Amino acid sequence: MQLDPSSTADLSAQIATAIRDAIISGQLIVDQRLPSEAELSDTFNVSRPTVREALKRLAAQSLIRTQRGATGGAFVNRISFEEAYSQQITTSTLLLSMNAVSFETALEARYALERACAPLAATRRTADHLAAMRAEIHRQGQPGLTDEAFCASDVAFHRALVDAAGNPVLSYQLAGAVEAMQPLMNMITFTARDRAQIVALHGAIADAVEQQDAPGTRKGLHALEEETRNLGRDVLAKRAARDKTN
Amino acid sequence: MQLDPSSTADLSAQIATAIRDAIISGQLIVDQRLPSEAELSDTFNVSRPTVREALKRLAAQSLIRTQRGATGGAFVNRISFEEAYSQQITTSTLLLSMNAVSFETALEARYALERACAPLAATRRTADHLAAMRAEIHRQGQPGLTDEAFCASDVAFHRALVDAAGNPVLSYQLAGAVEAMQPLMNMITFTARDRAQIVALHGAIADAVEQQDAPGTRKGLHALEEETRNLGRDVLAKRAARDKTN
DNA sequence: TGCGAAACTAATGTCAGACATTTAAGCTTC
DNA sequence: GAAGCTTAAATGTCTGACATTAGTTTCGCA
Repeated sequence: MQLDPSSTADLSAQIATAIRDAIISGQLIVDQRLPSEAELSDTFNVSRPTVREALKRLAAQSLIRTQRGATGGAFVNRISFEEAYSQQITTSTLLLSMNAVSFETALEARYALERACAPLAATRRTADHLAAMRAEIHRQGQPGLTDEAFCASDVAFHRALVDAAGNPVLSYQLAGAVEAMQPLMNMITFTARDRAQIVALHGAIADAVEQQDAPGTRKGLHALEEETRNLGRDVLAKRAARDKTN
Repeated sequence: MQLDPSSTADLSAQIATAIRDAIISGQLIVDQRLPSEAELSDTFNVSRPTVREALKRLAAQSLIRTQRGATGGAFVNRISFEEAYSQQITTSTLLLSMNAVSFETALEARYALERACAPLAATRRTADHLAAMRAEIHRQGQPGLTDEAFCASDVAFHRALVDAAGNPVLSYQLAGAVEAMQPLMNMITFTARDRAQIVALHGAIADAVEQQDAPGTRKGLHALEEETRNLGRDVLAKRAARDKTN
């Protein structure tokens, strides 16, 4: 591991890159201990604070973890799916909000991906997945639920559907698409009629999954996408009209 | 922004979380300047190195950028799709390699997602996308190409297909699934016959996309998935046999 | 001899203060 | 008015120290 002396970037960034490359290339393997901060500062000819900044960068990406104490140090971290999920959700959410991605674009992406899970979900769903979906449907039908709670339950329903596909890679990739929609969905005010319609569509999807009916699941998702798109369109139209009068 | 005194976590981690929350919640908006390091260390009652470690954590996630000089400082960064792509690819690649995800699982996820793009790609593809796909197909047919270069070109072909869907959110989500497969694909040795078959399938897919034939595109991807799965299975079987004799 | 407590040690976590470097803005001079 | 100089404010880096944590070893006592 060595640095490029011609680079103008921060030393801590260069060091972080060097170590990251070593991890990616397999020179450093999972659970292996990195040299101590003092040793690293010797190796790279920089001070300990600089090394520490580099290590914090890597820790922020869950590439390493640190332990204090006599046998402590920095260790290459095995990135778990759980950690990767939450990182992905944060990034996706910010990506959408900061780049003013339209409701339509996000919706299209989300349902395109979700329909990709449909055949697998219909084939592999277990009783647990079905129970989770039914539980969320039940919750969504309860009166007095806030719009935010309704959206959160909607997300939980869809996550259960995705997880039913039984492919952790798929679940990981979709976590971002599904969860990042939530802030956009939260802009919508759901009437009782809207909710009833969505609950009915969720029910139809759950039925199709239970019967291992892949085309039916796809159709249900299509219908739900249409319904949601119309809701979003209405909200945007009303907002535009209001902005015009003001 | 305040810290929880009861927390046992690193101060720099707590500070990073506090600032991150402020960004996510919208208290800090894009391009807004954070207080200087000296001011932050006053606010949080910590030293400047500790503040700096916190800022480096945020910088590692592209949440902030820093500028030196008189009007410099840390600014809330607008996460671009480009940055998010590369982060996602790194995370996905490590996730797969560190968790020993099987070739079959990754392959299934990748093609399920890619087929989700097929209808959109067939509808919206531009001349540029078609040209990119054709160029990669041509490259794949050239003799003397290393297996690695062949895989890289394969990835480029699939990225062009995904981008043809014209949905940046979709492209972002799929970047991980497509690129993370490359290390797994690199384990395969492609015979001339294998390559010819793959090139033919790529050609069929490009034709279907050109003719805006969505079902044809899906079928082509299905065939390609089958072909790739068989190749992977062969490699694994041979490897298992070899390991047995040794 | 066995075991518990105390001391030791090596590592990360935090702090204080200093200097180096960069960059923009203001000032000065021609 | 424009070019160059000066200044100021910020980040980048270094040195050295102390605090805290958690294994490890050692010592003393029953």
